[in-house]
Amino acid sequence: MTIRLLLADDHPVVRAGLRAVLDTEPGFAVVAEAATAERAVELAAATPVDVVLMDLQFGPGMHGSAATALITARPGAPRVLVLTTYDTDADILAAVEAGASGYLLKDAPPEELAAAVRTAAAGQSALAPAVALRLMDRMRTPAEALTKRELEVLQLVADGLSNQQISKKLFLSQATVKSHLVHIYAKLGVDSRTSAVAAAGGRRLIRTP
Amino acid sequence: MTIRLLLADDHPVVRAGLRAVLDTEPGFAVVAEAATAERAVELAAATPVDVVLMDLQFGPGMHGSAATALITARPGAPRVLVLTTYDTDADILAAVEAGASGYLLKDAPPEELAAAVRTAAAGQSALAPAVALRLMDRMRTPAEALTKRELEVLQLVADGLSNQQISKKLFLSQATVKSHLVHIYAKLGVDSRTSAVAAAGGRRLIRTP
DNA sequence: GTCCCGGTCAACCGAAAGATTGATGTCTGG
DNA sequence: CCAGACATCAATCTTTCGGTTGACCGGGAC
Repeated sequence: MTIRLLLADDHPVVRAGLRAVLDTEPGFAVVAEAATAERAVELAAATPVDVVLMDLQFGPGMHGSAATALITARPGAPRVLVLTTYDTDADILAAVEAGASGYLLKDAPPEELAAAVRTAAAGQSALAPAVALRLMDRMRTPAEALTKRELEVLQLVADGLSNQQISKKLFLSQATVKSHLVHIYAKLGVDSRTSAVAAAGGRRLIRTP
Repeated sequence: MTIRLLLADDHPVVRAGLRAVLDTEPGFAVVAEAATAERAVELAAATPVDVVLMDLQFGPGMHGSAATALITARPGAPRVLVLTTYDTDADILAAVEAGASGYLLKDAPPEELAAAVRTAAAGQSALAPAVALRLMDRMRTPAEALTKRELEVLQLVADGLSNQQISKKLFLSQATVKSHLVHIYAKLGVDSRTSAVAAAGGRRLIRTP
C-alpha cells in the first residue's frame, strides 16, 4: 500500500525537492501540490491523501498552522506533518495544538524525512530530535507564558514607545510599566527591551509588520 | 556549451529541488553541492564551475555573503547567484557588495530561475523584479537611505544587542556605534533604538524573523 | 587641489531604562 | 479560607542610552 502525499509549500524549488526526495522512494506517491495554505486545505478535502507535508510560512495569506487545524478538524482527515525552517516554541506549540502529527526541520536529511512520513502514516507522532529536545526543556522549566497585560506592554515596547508613553497610553505609572518589564525579561530570559522584542518576535508572541 | 552549476544550501531538500529543476534543463549541469558556506568556497576553488547558486543563511558558521566575497575575489572566479528567502536592504546590499551577479528569491518560479542562471552565466546581472524595485526605491530617495554600515548596526540593534555588544561584534568603539545610531535616528525620524527598529521593520530595511 | 561625505573616535551631561526591595488590592481555585 | 498569581505603585540606585560638540582621515566629486 503506497502512502499518498500532498506537498504544501510556497516555494516551487522546495516542492520540487520534496518530490525528488520522496516520489522516488518506494511506497510513496506525491499526488498533489499546493502553493498556498488555502489551496492545501481545498486539496486535502478534495483529494484522497494519507499525509500532508505542510510548511508554516506562506508569505501573505493563511498560516500553515491555521491550515493544519482546518485539515485535521475533518473526520477521516489525513495526517499532517509540519516541515519548516524554524523551531520556536510558539510555532511548535501552535502546530501541535492544531493537530499536527509531526514536526520536522527542513535541514533534515532525506532518510529522516522518509522515516517521519512512514511514522506519521502509521498514526504515530514524529518529532525531529531537535524539536523533541525543545519540548522537553519547556516541560522542565515552569511556564513562561506572558500574561495579557504583559503582552500588551511588550507590544507597545515593540512599537517603539518609551516607558513614559506606555504608562500614559495604558493609564499606569512608570513604576508599573517597569514592573511588567522586569517580569517579561525574566520570562523571556533577556535583559533589555530591544532583546525582549527580538525574543518575542522570534517566538511570534507579538506582531511585527 | 553547458553551464556548470554549484549548489550551496544547507537544506538537502532545497538542493534536491534545485537539482530537479535545473539539472533536467537543457544546457545545465549540476556538478557539485555544498551544505555549508565554507565547503562552497572550497568547491568553487577546486571545481571548474560557471555559476554558483548561493544561499545566505547557513545556520552556524560562515554567512553566504562572506562566502560570496571569498569566491568572487579569485581571478577567473565563477559568477555567484544569491538565492534566498529574504529581500531586505541589508541582505541585498551585502550580497551585491560581495560581488554577487544576481539576487533571486526562493519563491521564484523555475523558469525565472533558469533565465537568471543563463543571464548570470553570460556575465550580466540578474535581479528578481521585487529586488530590483527595492533598489530603485533606494536610489530615488537617497535622503533617508541608510548606509551599509548603518544597516549593519541597525540589524544588530534589532537582534537585541546593546551598544557595548555591537561595538565588540563589529570591532568598533561605543562612540562610533552611538554615532551611527544618531544618524539612523535622524534618517528614520525617530528618537530611540526600539522605535528605530519598529520603523526599519515597517520599511523592510532589516530582517525581523 | 579642495570640498564634502562616510566612517571612525572622544568627552561630557542629562534623561531614560534596568535592578532591587517592598507594599497593597483583587481574584481564583483547591 | 487561604495560598498564589496578577496588577498596581513607591523609593532608591546603577547602568545604559541619547544628544551634543568636536575632531581625524580617506576617497570621490568638482
